[in-house]
Amino acid sequence: MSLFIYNSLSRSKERFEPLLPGMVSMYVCGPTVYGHAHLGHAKSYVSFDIVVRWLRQSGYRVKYIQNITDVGHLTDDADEGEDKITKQAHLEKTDPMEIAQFYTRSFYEDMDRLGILRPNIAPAATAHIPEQIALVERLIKSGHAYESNGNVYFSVKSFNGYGKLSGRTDQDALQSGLRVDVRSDKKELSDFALWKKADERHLMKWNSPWSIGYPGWHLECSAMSMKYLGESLDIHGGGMENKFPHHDCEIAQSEAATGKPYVRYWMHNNMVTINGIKMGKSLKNSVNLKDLFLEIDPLVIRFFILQSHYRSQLDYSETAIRASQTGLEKLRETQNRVRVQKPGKGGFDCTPFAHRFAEAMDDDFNTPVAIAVLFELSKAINTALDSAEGVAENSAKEVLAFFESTAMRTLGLLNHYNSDGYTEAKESWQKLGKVIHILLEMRAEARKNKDFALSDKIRDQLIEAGIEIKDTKEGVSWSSKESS
RNA sequence: GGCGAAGUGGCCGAGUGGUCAGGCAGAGGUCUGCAAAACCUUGUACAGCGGUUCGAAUCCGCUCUUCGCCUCCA
Repeated sequence: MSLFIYNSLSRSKERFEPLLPGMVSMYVCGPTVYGHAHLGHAKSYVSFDIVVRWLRQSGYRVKYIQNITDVGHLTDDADEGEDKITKQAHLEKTDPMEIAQFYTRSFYEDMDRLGILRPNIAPAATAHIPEQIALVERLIKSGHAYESNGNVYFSVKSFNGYGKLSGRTDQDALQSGLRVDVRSDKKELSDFALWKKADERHLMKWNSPWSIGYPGWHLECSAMSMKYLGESLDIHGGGMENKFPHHDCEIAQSEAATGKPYVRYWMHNNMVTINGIKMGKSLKNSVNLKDLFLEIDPLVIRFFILQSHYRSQLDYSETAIRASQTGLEKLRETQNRVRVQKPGKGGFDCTPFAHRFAEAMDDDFNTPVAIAVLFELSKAINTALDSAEGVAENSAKEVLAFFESTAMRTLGLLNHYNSDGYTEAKESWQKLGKVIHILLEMRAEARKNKDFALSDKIRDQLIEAGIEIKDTKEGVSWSSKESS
């Protein structure tokens, strides 16, 4: 069995083979930190978290880079427009660095709650200005870029194949009907900025050979990905809306500089929509994660996202999220039930399920199908537990191991402790378990005496405390309800 | 206008030629002191019209509709 990844560049599924055996270099476009993260960020970073997790589960050593864009990109690519981070700094009456730091922390808070593993390196654009300048110099030297009035532009005509990712290869057609703005310093309209001269009011600016200014908005990803991963990377991911111009520009400037293929597998996740319309900050329809977490368990959101494919649009609605909540509940119940089961005699074979799970993940990370396999296993093991023979201890352990490797390690569901926090959490969990056990024994006693008033009171008050109990064939099971 | 996706049962959402996706919701049943859970049973789905084929949700053509990108965006 081998992994197939849909490569946006070739528009087809390709067998995945990293450049170096056993090692995967991976770069994903990170957020611009000028506001709290929304559901769209969640979809993107959950999607690539799955990629990283599955590659690691498959035995690869993955070096995962995700940048933080903390230099304000302009609101457009022309010579005018505002720097978004500076704009936010004005709004909040502080300076850009504080904005960037504040929203970076906010971003990781939210991503942590979604069970997203932190990248190995999270380089900030402002910390890599020298690398960006060096790349620009390299491009000027090789004739792919030109300086003009303190600005530096990439000459699109100098690079054969510009637009090959998005399919926008005919630059003359793109420009037809447009006239080169006489005030622009560009030679061609489709040329894009590598370095911009800053005006007086600009707060974030650096020295360079051309002017006191700031880097163009495509430059950081090329500079930082190549610094940490080399001139050819295995996987580059990002949102679909970044295919053009961002990723096409990245390809052009990187390949023009190195003469080597920049990225071997391009991956793009699709958008979150609300009522069929793309969610976006500028559209004012974005669902803030911090607000959503007040109502919904973050792992339910993760589950909701994974129930559709990363290349499909995901339409957000209250009812859809609630359906996911109930569904995830069901898987949790099953796992719990297997945990507390009374050993029986029947066997249970996980291997067909494990095969199908791996098959789904190997098929371009088809998480909806992988989750369907979990539900099918859930049904099968429940049926086995309901049967007269029950399930033998060994088999139950296998099922739990299966859940651990699939639902927990690969999909990051059913538990949101990271590896550091896990042991500690486990200990307090065990303590809680002992306390609940005492209460459950008291309740069992009451039930034996047909004192249902008392037994129901214990059950009701436990629910109020966030502990739900169920009388199953195997005895009483309990589970912690998320504070949703 | 150019480039690119997509239209699946009440809702969400997989599926690329022939056997079942899966979840949620609904209906009936089993179990249970009650509750919850679980299990069983239950659905004439594939935008429309043509075509290819022994056979199409799946391939081809046309039509309609929706969405993304072409300014920043996960």
